[in-house]
Amino acid sequence: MKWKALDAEPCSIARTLSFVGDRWSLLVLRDCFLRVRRFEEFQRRLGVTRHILADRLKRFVEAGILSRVAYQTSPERHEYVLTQKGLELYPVLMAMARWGDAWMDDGAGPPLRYRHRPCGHHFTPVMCCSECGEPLDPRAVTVEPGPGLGSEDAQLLPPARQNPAS
Amino acid sequence: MKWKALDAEPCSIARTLSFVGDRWSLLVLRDCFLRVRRFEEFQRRLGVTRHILADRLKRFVEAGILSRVAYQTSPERHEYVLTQKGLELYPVLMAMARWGDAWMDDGAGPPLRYRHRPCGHHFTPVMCCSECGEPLDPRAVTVEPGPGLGSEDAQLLPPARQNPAS
DNA sequence: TGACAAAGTTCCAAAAAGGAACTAACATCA
DNA sequence: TGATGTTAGTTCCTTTTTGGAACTTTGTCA
Repeated sequence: MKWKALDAEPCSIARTLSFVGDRWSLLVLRDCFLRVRRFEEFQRRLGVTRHILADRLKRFVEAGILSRVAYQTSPERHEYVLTQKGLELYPVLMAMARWGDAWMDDGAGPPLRYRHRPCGHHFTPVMCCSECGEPLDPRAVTVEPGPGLGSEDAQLLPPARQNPAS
Repeated sequence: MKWKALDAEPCSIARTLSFVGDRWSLLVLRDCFLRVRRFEEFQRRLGVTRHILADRLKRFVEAGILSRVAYQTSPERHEYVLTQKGLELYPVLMAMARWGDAWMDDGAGPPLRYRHRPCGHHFTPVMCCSECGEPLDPRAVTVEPGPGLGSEDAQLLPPARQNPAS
């Protein structure tokens, strides 16, 4: 399977990976959420090669994840800001931040802490059920075919039981 | 910045990406959550080249994300199962699945649906505040330096305001 | 005029991924 | 006994993607 084929897979994870399936894409998005907006600042902060950065920004703009807006004319300069589509990638980033805090700590504690302004507390992000609000345990979730799964793709489903956990 | 340097960054997202910062890693994990366990089955389902698959499985085992357990002797055969560390990557995958369902739908609807066994409903995963339980809006979250952020890394913080959103 | 800045682009070398065939260690079948 | 099959890899070579550094364009400022 090639890069290009990912967005045609009957799997929302694979389709999402067609945009964020490499480390630079996600680090660029991380910086977007930290309010970085300009080419030079992404480059300075990330240390990414300039043509890779240019490529990723272009792809994000084409995908509607970032929008490229002029902040001055003569010479024209643009900055990159998250669209709604981009903003909704926040849970992906927060899930990674949470896992890194839990499992990649070098002993110094978390590099960043997050405060939820509405309630005022430091928090950790928790993935919850939209219906009952309880935290999700992978062993308590059952996978079922959805309308977007072609009948010939049914082998993508879990083999024996219908339960997606270890 | 090279691959290897990622896990030394003072950023939990970057550290997490040192394991899941490529598409095959995440697709392998997706299949793990769908109860795929054996080399041949990963290979058949993913279409990934065999040596890439072997490499990713080895890295996951070394990282403690998967464990390699024998399921028969003579000849010895092993299968790969998620550890607790691996299971806790579930929110990352679910966040991607959710975003793909919302933004990469080809018109056919979601390929998979998820049912929360404790409450019995189909659901979507929602990232919530651990303290108040409310869904997280990126614009309502403030970032602060944590104990693991060296003073020389303070420039990683948001530039002007302390608010990580667009 | 010369230096500086932002946002890219170009060129070449190095690293990673794709593709296909090959290997090891057994089991089973004719 | 030899041929074939299965699982889990490994090896070799080609193609694609990155990394690194220099260069370009369009304009400002001193």
